[in-house]
Amino acid sequence: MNRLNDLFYSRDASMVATDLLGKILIRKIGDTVISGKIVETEAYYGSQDPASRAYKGYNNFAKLMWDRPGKVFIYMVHANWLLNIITGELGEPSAVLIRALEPISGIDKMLINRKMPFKQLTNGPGKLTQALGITKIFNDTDITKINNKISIIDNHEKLNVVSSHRIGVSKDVERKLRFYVYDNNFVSKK
DNA sequence: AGGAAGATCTACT
DNA sequence: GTAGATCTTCCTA
Repeated sequence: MNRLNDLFYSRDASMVATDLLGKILIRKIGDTVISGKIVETEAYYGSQDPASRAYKGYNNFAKLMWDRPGKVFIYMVHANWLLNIITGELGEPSAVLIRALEPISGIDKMLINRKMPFKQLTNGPGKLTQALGITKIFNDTDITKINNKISIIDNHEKLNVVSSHRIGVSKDVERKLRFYVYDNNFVSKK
């Protein structure tokens, strides 16, 4: 149960997206530990990917996409914070969006944060950030570094992974870049 | 300084 | 299944 390192993230985004499924996202707030199993992810690229923030080239807003693998990239869409991890090599834009978690611990706290029923705590990208209290404060931090507030650890588990087209993007690419755990109740959409 | 976009969510029918 | 709310950031003027 070790924290995932740079090597894990320095690979192709769709590979990282696939391998992040089943891993555990941990958030510590004071004495409270909130955690969940990652059950849905999406990969985003650069100039070849019209749905990506990096599509139009380097700019101040999306610059983290070009940063080191393992960096946390957070931004707001429609009043929701979305959590991404930068992947690939330094200077080549790509990232993985964490889209859904299966709650493991800190469920009391998640219920307070979300004011929603159990099944709707973390079954979407904007929901899980709210449940875990993740906001822009983590933007540009490094998730591979020792940091008692947010981390992703390994969890050796065999999973049935399926793929589909990405959700909610206005222009998707031909390739299927969304990955999720088959038959998991916390996946945002079938 | 203002407008529009955006990888969403919720409530409603 | 769809409409309306949401809010931060960037871009243009």
